[in-house]
Amino acid sequence: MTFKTENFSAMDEIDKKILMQLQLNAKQNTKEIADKVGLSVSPTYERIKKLEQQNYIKGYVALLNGTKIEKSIIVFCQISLAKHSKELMDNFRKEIGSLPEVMGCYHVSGNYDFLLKVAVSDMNEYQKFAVDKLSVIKELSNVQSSFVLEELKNDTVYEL
Amino acid sequence: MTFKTENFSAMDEIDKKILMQLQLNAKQNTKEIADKVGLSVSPTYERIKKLEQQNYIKGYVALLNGTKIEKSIIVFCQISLAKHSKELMDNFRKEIGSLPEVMGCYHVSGNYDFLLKVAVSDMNEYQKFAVDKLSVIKELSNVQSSFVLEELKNDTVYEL
DNA sequence: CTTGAAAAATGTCCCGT
DNA sequence: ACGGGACATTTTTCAAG
Repeated sequence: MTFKTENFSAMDEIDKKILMQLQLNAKQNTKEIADKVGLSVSPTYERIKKLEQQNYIKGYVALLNGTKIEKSIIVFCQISLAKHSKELMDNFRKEIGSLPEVMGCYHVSGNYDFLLKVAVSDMNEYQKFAVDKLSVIKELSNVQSSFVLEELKNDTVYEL
Repeated sequence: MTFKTENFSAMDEIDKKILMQLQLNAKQNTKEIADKVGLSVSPTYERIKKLEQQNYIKGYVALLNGTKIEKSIIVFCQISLAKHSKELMDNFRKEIGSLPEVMGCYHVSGNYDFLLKVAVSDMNEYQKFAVDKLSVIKELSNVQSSFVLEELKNDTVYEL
């Protein structure tokens, strides 16, 4: 009888380099990535497939220019709930998930409960969002909005 | 003499559908996208190239799983500056740009000046970030941290 | 716009080391 | 695991309706 081989294979430095390259530019072909990490095409290809299967990669997407597509207004909303029951949380989760204006939603510790990142095309749209979509959510006790004057950084790249 | 033809070609509904598909999954081939937007491959291909050239698309990237790569701690930092001179702002901009932990930085209106989204692997790393990297920035008058308990939504997809 | 074709580039997989 | 090479798919360009 032998011991089972561990199926748990941790990322090594080469995997990290591959992921970094894919984070920076997913349109690179396997050869380009292979050259940058110092391997040939085959092992690079296999590693990428493995990283995908192991769910290191959520997906491959195109990032759009907010300015070009008329989503120049970004607002952060600090939201406080009146109650904190599980049903309320689940309901809030569901409501937020269905709002396309909401690009980020975080349950946070501190002086308020949720932080929302909202992207809209103009003030009129924001007003409609705040009045018709946000404020209709039950048990919402307080909303404080901060308008973004300038986006200095908006990165999808994690340090590895 | 004739009037010049406008080189300004606005996006139509098909372009929006294409961009939406690319936002959702950039790994789709042209045929798949063509089917979804109701065109054949050739014009779909041409439209994508045109949208890229016209800078509608910032880039194509792989999105990683924060949990799988040991970046489970997300913190939002509300930062107030003591002064608001142009030099100070420019310096702050530069400093922030060089910090890989900072995934988002927004100059905002309201009770504080900047909102930072920071991703780190553990509390020790956060402490090092806060003490060695953030607090050393001159003229920083106040930092208030909100730790993310749960990420309900983190989307790169703009509504179109 | 559509269809279809063709060449070039890439992705994908098998095999020998 | 890696590297090379063969094969499949896709990208990219083009012509004709």
